[in-house]
Amino acid sequence: MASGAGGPGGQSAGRLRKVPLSNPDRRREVLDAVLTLLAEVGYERLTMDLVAQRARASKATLYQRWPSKAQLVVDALQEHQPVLADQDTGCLVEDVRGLLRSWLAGWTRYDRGLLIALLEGSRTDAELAGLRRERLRRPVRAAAESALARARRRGEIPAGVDGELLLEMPFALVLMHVLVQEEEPGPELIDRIVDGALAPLLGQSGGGRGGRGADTSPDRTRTPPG
Amino acid sequence: MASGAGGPGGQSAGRLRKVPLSNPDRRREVLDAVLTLLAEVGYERLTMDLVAQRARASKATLYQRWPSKAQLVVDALQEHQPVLADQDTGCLVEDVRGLLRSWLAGWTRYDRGLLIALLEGSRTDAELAGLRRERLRRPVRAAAESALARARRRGEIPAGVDGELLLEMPFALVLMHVLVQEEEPGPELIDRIVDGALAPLLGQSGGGRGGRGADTSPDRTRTPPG
Amino acid sequence: MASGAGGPGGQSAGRLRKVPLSNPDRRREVLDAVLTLLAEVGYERLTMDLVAQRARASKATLYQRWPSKAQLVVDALQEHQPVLADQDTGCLVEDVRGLLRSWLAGWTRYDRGLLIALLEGSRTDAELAGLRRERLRRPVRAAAESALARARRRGEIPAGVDGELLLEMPFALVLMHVLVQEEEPGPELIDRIVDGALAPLLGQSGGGRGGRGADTSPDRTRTPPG
Amino acid sequence: MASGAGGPGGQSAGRLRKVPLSNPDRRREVLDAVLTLLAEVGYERLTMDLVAQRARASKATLYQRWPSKAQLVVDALQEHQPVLADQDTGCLVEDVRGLLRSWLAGWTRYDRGLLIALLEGSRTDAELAGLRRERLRRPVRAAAESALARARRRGEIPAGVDGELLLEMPFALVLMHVLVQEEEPGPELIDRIVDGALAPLLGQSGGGRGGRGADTSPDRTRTPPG
DNA sequence: GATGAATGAGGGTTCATTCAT
DNA sequence: CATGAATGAACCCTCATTCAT
Repeated sequence: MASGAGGPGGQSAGRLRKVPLSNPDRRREVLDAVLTLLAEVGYERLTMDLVAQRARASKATLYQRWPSKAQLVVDALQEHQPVLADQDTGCLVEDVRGLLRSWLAGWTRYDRGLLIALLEGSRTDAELAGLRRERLRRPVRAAAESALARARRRGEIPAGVDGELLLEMPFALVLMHVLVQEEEPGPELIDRIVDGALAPLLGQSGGGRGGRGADTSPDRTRTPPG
Repeated sequence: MASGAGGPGGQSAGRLRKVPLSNPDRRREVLDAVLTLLAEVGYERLTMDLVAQRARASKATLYQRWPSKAQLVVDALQEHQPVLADQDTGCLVEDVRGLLRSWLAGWTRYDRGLLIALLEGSRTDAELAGLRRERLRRPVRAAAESALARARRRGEIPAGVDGELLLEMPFALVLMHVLVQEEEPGPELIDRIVDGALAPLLGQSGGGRGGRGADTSPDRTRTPPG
Repeated sequence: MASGAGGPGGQSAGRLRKVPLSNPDRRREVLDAVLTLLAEVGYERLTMDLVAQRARASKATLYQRWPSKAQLVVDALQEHQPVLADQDTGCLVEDVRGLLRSWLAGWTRYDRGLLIALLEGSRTDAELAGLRRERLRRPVRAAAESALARARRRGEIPAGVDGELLLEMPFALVLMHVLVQEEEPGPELIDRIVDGALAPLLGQSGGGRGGRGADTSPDRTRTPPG
Repeated sequence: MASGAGGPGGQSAGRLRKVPLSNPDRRREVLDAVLTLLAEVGYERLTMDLVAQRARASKATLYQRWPSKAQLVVDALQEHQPVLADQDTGCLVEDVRGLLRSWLAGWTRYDRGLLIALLEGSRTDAELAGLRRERLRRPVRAAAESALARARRRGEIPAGVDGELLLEMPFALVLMHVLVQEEEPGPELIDRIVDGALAPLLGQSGGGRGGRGADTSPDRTRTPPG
């Protein structure tokens, strides 16, 4: 995924065939280099020289395809949209667990850095700002618009509970753990959130595993949707 | 509140007297300029020239007090730690409402920018990284270590609820609204979170803003597990 | 007149047929694009990309016909030589008026720019330098070598008058007005020069516009020398 | 006047004392470098690197004093304004001869290049365009507003002669010779113009020296104003 | 102790020119 | 033959940092 010697050709000694940027694979290669660098050094410290070097292209070549650094970054991030798989499991708790799992499944080791880069770049570039809202809201929106609707139809949302916040909560917790604690988000975190916070909110004691000091019910046999 | 462009201090005519940086007020003035700029343009785009200009000092003077830009920023952020007022109201819901309120009370119009600046600068500067963890965890830690302990003593945490997540949740939601939606966090958001998510989690239906211990509506349809 | 942005040639729908550069019309089209751009932006700021775009050709194609930017420009300018119509009207004043008129007749709205481009490019390219001398001297030379000769034969040049300067003068004045004052040279300027400066020099009071051999007013107060 | 080793310090080996740009001599040194380069390569090809090298300064230093290349050039040209010494000799012909002489006295070997640079740069920079009009019109204006006025009072301008063109003519001829013929303008050219074109226009046969084929009067004892 | 000034090392972007198809 | 694509070398401008006063 990263660049380095892992590019096409295999041999690190030099690229014999110049693959044009019109080639989709080559294009993806460049955008991958951008993403890697974005994650590593952020938006401001990402230089075109760096990209050119990683992608084994010349700066002028990059500028032939993208009009500016900002556009290049926007393009790279746009091709890296997370996908949420929304499945109806008949139960909101499991629906959300599935959403979170599919969200984090596409999560690579550099997504934390990308998140910060996106926040950082949004300040300078209006298009990135739009992308940020789009990208970071999408998971919640997607969840709210279908999973939440189904849950409401089933009468799963207790009175007095703010449905929107209910759905935002798991994503917010993941985000915070990732941004603040530098945690790699994994399935345990998801289960902690789903069982230890979401399920109880819905009035299900749901066999949470994480409740510190709270005893957990033994039957934690959550059958995952997959 | 910060320095800004206008002459701070009271005499509008402009201070010609060169106040040395050893003077604590002068020092604070400089650090305030740094904070304002951090919030406005972020870490990377904060230049020493900008700071010097805002603080009406020369760059060389700044370098006499601080060895580098990174250290200057670290110093500035260190003096801007949020304060959480933890009061025992006898009820976790209200304890948390108080915590959030006191947290946001110290929140200035530029804290959103500072948050991003902190995330951004953490990447380059190890000291900032430490600061970030410290600053962003502190609210939760403070809450967890005292309010949560009290709640546990009172038996307020239902079985199956992850106490730590319980306390993290409100902060995570605020953070997400602020970072992603560019929302100005206000008391309504706090009440929504406390009443619409925290209280129900504790088995209390949220009784509207400020309603301490409002009794729960009967149709809470708590479907038991299994 | 030149190519411009609109589809030249008549079919507005756009020419899809690739006309080779060996075709004289296509060649002229390219050179016209060069002239237009030269006039608009000058020599240094004329880029091959710009030419290619205006001429709807690719840069590589241009380089197949012309070895360098300099040569392309030289070629373009060489095809744009001004034509002077020298007619014997029997009187130097009117001969010169005719010369100037024919000179300015071929003057397009972009000749001022071309003039500067020529001066500018001469510095870099030796061939352009030669072209400049050629192009800018030609009007005067042409005038001097025929009209002046005729005038001498007729005895129109008064003693003490430098014949060469006499002929240069109108052109120099036009040039200066164009280059310095950014004036669009028109017939009024010509008449002013011819009647207000040239005719008196020849001992004829200028008889107004076009007045061929208008008789001189009696109070010409020609103070004789000494 | 040029740069190279002729700068301060004499020794080419290196500048031991860094003279600040606030020093007027150092400043003039830089501006002289700019003028020399402008004359040599023109406006577009003048690079800040080149200036820095010639002036033995760093680019950043230049940018501390001047906000842009355009401003630097404007500044350099503004300090190079020609001076016209207008003296009342009691006779327009000699007044003009004096004006031209004083004009060309300040003329250095690189003024021709500067002229072109000014024309060239005017296209890009609005301030330079203003400077151009100012600089190139000033000689004529100065002459017209005082020498011409005096001449009119004395009744030296024959009827039918356009006074403005009369005064423009010598300057236009010099300009043309300089720009087109790459001639170094000297006193002979001035005398040719004054005696062979200006004087006759005023109805004085004026002992011209240049009239080709026209015999010159022997008493060419023009007493110069000095 | 405060400052005006200087600067090496980039940073984004462009250009004339060359390949490969 | 025409062209899409690639690129080394600049070019204008900026920044963190260091001197000399």
